[in-house]
Amino acid sequence: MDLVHLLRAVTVEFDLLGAEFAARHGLHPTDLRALVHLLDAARAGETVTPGRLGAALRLNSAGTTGLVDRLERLGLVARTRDDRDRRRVLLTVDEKAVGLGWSFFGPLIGALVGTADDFDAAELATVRRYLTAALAAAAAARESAD
Amino acid sequence: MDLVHLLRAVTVEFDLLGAEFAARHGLHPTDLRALVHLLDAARAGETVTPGRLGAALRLNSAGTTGLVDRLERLGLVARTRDDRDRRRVLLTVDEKAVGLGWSFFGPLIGALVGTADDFDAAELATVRRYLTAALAAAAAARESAD
DNA sequence: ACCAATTCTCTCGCTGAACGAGAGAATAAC
DNA sequence: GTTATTCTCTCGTTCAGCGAGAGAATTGGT
Repeated sequence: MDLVHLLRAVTVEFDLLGAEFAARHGLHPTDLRALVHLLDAARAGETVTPGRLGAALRLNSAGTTGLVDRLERLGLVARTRDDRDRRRVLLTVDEKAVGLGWSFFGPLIGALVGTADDFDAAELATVRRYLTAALAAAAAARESAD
Repeated sequence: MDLVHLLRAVTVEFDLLGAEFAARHGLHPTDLRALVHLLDAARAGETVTPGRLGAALRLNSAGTTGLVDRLERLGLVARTRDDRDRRRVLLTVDEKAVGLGWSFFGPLIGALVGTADDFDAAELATVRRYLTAALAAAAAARESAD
């Protein structure tokens, strides 16, 4: 149960890290979350439209347009019409965005990989199992609270 | 290293949970973070001033005043002059705020305690050790990035 | 004692992210 | 071919947070 507070402390620390990174690169917390989402989708080979992005970030359509405008102005994403359904706009991430993502996660990954040396494979598996369960628990708490 | 993504997924889920909780109670993400900070401080027996709160949340003095105004209007905190240093204002949390905090963490704790049953004491200790290390790693990444 | 420097909090004016409502364009359904 | 649906974007508005600085209280130097 103090694991809850520990988890929360970790989320707070991650948030602060993200917020400072965002501020240093002239973007907002929302922009960074959008970037992460876009990179995740790109890695999974999925195409992202403004609509999907806005839904993932719980944004209004107007707010989504503004967000994409900002990202486009920064040269991080590009809008292209979908030829199969020409109502849609597809968002493609630029190389610049990938680099920016790595410069954010790089130091964090480096620091975390260093700590992982102190754990053997079985222990890491335990941690993974716990985090997976915690993820499901948080999602469940979100479901039941509506 | 995929633990990084897992951790990030957990933080995202926690954030979404917090954001939805906040929206449902008519407060902003910042307000919730402030509430959590105030409750933590109260539990630790520390006194909080607007200045400290603003620093913890990376807020401007003007923004902090606005934040405290909102919380006060909602009846969650009260301002009282410090008699020992009368430049200061002390923030005290109302019972209402404690209840609100519990109604936020309650379901989450419940869901997480349920998952903890699948782990023995040694495994939980491992998880705790890992999260503590991750917390330190994130803090270190934040340090080195400035 | 007094004047300056420091430490808090708050006010004022402003920028900009996000909202609600709705328009515009393309596709799907009948 | 007409209507309904599904996307995206525009317009006007609201409000959190910023920068600058004013207003009180305290501390320190002389």
